[in-house]
Amino acid sequence: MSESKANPRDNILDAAQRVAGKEGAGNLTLDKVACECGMSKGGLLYNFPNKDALLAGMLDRLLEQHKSMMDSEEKSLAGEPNACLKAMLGANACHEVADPGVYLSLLAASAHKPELMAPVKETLAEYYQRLQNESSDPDMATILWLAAEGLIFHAILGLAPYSQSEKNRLFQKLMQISEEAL
Amino acid sequence: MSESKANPRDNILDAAQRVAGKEGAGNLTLDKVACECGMSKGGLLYNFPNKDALLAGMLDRLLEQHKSMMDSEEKSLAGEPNACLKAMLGANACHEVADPGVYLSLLAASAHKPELMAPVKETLAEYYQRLQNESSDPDMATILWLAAEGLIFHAILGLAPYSQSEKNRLFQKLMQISEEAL
DNA sequence: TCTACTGTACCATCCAGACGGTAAAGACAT
DNA sequence: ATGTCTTTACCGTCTGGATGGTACAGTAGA
Repeated sequence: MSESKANPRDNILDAAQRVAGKEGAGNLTLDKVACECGMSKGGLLYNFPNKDALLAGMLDRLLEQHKSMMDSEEKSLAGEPNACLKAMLGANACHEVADPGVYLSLLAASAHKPELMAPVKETLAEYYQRLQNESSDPDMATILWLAAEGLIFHAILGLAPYSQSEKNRLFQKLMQISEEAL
Repeated sequence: MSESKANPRDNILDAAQRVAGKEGAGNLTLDKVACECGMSKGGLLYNFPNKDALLAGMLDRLLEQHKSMMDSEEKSLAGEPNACLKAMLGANACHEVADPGVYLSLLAASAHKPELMAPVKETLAEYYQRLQNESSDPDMATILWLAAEGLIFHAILGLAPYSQSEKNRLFQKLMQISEEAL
């Protein structure tokens, strides 16, 4: 009972991500999610009482994963200058490489009910504030962070005109500048 | 007969943008658009034969406006170095300021049917290519462009943790760097 | 047996799109 | 100028299908 069967919540969340990727973020339906994770609709609704809860759950997990990734990045950067910026860039890069679909929840939630995005907005505000307070050159730090965000959003919307390897190079370049130019 | 009554297509497109803003990009329905522009559903479908056509029309107008804005920016920048990058930044900034809702069509189309985004993707690819060919430091130019894109996407999703004036300052900063650092 | 969960059947609502109708503005022939 | 025909632009209704959500009966393990 240790292999391949995580807790049902995560199974469902994974399935929802897959559906969002395949059908388009706005066409995520309960039926499709239930089908995708080999569960009945009733079972799905037992775990998430309604669609809003499912979307909120997706966002919540995304935020949590992102946060823990940032924390570990930051720990390994110890007291380096601009550790905060570097950790944020690193978290964005890693997360995106691990599974490009994780960020689809942003699109799905925002399409369905923009209010659900409130926690995301809060988190972003925290990050931004830290960037302002802990960077030697806040404006430049903001710009580098925004560039990383741009990379992510291009990926979410399937608009990226550059290859995966070019994207990785750009992420590295961002890291590099955040050491050199600040 | 000269005032306030533009052609019906543009009226509808404007109404669709408003609806996307109010109800969320994924909740744009033909009924709501028809109601918003004071027209019946039948009338709407006379102008746009189906929903896909409406979304495509929104994207098309966005792309056209953006292109013409870039052209005029570029003309006024004559042969300056990195004119391409500066024009792109300028077009993004101006367009966003003029009406933050214009870009909502990206979200709406992408939620409803990602395939509709193909023309957007093409346009982006052209821009990116030009940036590579016509910039003295392509990587840096790309990063500045991505930062501008990040600003836009934050705005679309209502996630921006900075004020309008801070955003304007950031746009100016981008312009400035594109003169100095390249 | 109790708890935790599954699966089915069903309902009310919403929505895209089809369709038939209509009013007004020409076009054309007489 | 008059009557007929056509086109343009739009309206309002209807329908089939999808969708979110509920109710409930069933089941496996503790």
